[in-house]
Amino acid sequence: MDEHLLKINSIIEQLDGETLSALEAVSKIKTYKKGDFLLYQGEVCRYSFWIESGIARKFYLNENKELTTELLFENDLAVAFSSYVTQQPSQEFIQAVTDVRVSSIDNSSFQRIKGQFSALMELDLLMTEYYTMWLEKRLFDFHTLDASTRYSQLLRDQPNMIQQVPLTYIASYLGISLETLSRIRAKIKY
Amino acid sequence: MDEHLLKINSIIEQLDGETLSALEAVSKIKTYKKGDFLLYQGEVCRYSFWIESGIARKFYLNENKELTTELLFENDLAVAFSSYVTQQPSQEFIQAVTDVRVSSIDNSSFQRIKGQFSALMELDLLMTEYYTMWLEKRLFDFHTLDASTRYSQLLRDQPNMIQQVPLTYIASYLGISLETLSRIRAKIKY
DNA sequence: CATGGCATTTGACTTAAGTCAAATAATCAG
DNA sequence: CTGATTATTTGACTTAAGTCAAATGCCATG
Repeated sequence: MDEHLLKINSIIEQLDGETLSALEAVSKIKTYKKGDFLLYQGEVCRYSFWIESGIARKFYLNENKELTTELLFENDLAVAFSSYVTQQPSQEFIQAVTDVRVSSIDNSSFQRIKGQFSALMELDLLMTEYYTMWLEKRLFDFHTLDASTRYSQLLRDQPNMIQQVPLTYIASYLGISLETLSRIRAKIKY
Repeated sequence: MDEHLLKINSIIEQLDGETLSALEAVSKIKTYKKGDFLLYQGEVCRYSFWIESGIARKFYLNENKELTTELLFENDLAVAFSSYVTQQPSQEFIQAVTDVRVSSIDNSSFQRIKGQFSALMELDLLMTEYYTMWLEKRLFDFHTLDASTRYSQLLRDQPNMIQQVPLTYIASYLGISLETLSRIRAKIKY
């Protein structure tokens, strides 16, 4: 899976000048303050947001509770996937966890240049594949690991995340209540 | 999401003769008997299996329990996604639930012709997108719905599935124990 | 048409995690 | 600094679903 990231990077590095300038032409830098929304539920996700700096999260509401589906850092791509692909209203919100700086690309523009520059089509596929494998792993983990193990793994794999993101978001990202997370942490702390 | 299927179909219908014959050249019909394995855990998923007839399932083992991740019917595509994409050993098995007839395409051949016929690249992307949206929905359902509601939805959306597939598989597909499923069914039956 | 082998159901009990409420701890604006 | 707001922890209790064991139903075949 990490090799997949290398593959993506190598394609990006090998993009020819023409493709790059086409990309730049449709990209726009935007900034958001902590707490701002990049996308609201019910809105169509017309942009993909490439995070230049800061942290963002995707979440949805279920019975007045927020469920964080993804936490995004520098060089991650923030999109409400289904909405972006179908151009139907999004179930998910995208919100800035810290101040955030993104490079955003409008969907229709990207569709257009994707047809002209085949490297972009390939890139789109590779990035979608990466997200899909990430989703598969997430589903797998929810089925096979208990709350405590999921937390330990996160601690091991993304130790930075726990420091930079409030526990409420971590808890809902792990699919557990804040209280349960707190208890897990109490046990694990030596 | 259903419109996405239409899009996929329309692309397939519009494939030009050259592309089609390239596809046919790399496709091979295979048949499996009920219970046979199309793919074993630990094996690399070198083929994608387009189901012509019959039912297949994907599952993995966790603590000696099978967890069914997907049930596949006519015109579905059976692949152990992560393994297929990375060409690394698969966590998942693919097994024939009934006698099955598939059209299989070898990964490396497909990669090759994908580079030559851009419609295939697009098709690959669209089908991956479809699977990704399906996965997102599955994850969403696991988080927001209890076992009973998940079953009712399945009953509503794929009533045929319940008739044609043993309850053990249905239960593990729903992420619940066989006993729980049985109790849910006892309640729902009027 | 009996019988052994699956598939499904039922019962009794356990458990991981949730909920609601309250207590601390940390942070931040004035 | 200091009070207020927000974040985290702790406690007591509930609950959905799991587990283990046993009973029943359902065929398929010899």
